[in-house]
Amino acid sequence: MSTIEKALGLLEHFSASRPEIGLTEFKTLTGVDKGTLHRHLTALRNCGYLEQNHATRAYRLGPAVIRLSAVREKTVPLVKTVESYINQIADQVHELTHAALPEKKGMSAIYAKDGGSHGTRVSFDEAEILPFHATSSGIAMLAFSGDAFVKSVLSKRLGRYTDATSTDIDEITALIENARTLGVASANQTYEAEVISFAVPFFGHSGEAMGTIAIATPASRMDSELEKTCIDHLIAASQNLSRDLSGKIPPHLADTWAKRLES
Amino acid sequence: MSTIEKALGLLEHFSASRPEIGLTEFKTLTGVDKGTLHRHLTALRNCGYLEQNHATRAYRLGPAVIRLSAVREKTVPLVKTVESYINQIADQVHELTHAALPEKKGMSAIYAKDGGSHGTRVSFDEAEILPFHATSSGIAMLAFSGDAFVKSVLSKRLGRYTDATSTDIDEITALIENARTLGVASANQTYEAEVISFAVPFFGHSGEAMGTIAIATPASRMDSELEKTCIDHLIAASQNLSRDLSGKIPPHLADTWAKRLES
DNA sequence: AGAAAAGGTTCAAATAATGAACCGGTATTT
DNA sequence: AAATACCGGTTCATTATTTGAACCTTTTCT
Repeated sequence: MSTIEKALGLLEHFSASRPEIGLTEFKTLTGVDKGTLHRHLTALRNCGYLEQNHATRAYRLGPAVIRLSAVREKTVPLVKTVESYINQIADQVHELTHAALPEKKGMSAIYAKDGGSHGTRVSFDEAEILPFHATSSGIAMLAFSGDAFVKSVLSKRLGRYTDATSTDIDEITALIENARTLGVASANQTYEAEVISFAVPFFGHSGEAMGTIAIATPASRMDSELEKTCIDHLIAASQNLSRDLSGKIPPHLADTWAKRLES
Repeated sequence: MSTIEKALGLLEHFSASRPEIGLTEFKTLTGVDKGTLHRHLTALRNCGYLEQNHATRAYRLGPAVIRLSAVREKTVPLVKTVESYINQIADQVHELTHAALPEKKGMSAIYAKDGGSHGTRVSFDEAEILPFHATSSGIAMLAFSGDAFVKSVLSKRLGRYTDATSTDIDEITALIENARTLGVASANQTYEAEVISFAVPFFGHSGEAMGTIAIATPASRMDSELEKTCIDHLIAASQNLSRDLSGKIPPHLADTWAKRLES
């Protein structure tokens, strides 16, 4: 693996719940030698991707990332495009709705709207990473990604978040197959207790899934009627979104979805 | 220079006006060998910092940057803090107002509001870089940064944007000295014709300038009264903003500003 | 004051980065 | 239609950077 990838991999460890990381903490997180870590962190800091808390010397994300995401959004206004569809769903279904993109370790929400309150711009609940194997977004993504990607995800350590989390590769593979067949992924309290969610992929130009949109509800509120409402809205939104992104929905999935919407 | 810094330096070349860059174009921009470039670009792509236009094979910024800036803003809500002050000024002065942070090649606006219309979130006019030596933001930043930084900026090629742009190091040094003495930087059509602007630094915990806030007006509208209004608003906003960021305004500057506001 | 832990530095050994030359596809010119 | 130019991408021996165990310094805790 190149030095560049190793260094950029360090940035993945930052999240809303872990906004600052010290040198030694990095060592325990990554297992990399302190000397190497220090050189990488210093390089990232020199470029503005990190900055240091003067008091604790811990590292946090730096100002350079602000500009990059602004340029990215000007180049490919994905967040803006996604926003309107998520808002529509949340307003009609009155449940937490979000869109997410794949990163190395899981799905990263780019926009979310609560069923009742205001939308939260860029970043889901906590700018947190949603693990692939334990969330509907993750399973939906894997179901419509290349085999190589699925394999690399499943070869990593699979954490257990609730009693219902599957950590067995065969079980997860079955979930993925199921989502591929149904055209929608579901997660029944596999990441957070008392939360049920549904997710579908959306597609970009490449024909592979670009990201997912999902609805999460309290388990107590879910019934077959709400389930159908959620899934219908997700499918319709993905069809529109994929069109806006000049994406190609795989033919067999397009068929599956069309049949679901008819019934 | 480390490989990491070389690779991340490539990302600096992207902007709203140059959103996609091909391999050969990168070669002419940077002078780096094609083989090396290709390896660096591929590494950045593998990490999600770049993605490729399938049709042209040109590179553009990737989805990974979206999450980073979300986490950064959750960690240090700088944009959010800056927003309210910029909005206040723009609403009261009715002129284009913005805040910017330093990057390697110039100031990068993080929020701007037109005197009349809506605010534009993250990114100024064009998510563009404002050169240090030719803008009021740049001069204000240099006037309150360390000597090493100023030296490194002035040792690079200094572009000429209008007839009024200073490209001579001594002239620019004089501008910087002047801004340091007055506590405010001004630029009279040195970057864009018919535009006059004023800028002041704001301060973070470190005691060095963290960024700048600035007002730009059409040259035709500027008179001594508007000038005083602009500068007073900028100084007051920077005092408040620096306080919110638990920043330290250098004592001599605090004095200079206090005197200006009295008169 | 002493111990422990954290951040940071050093330098020989190991490894990855480099770049000139090369390959293959596509668009343009003759 | 053949020749040419251009572009993205690849190869591999040479070269330079990265690596990590040990060491040093500063801060924090007892």
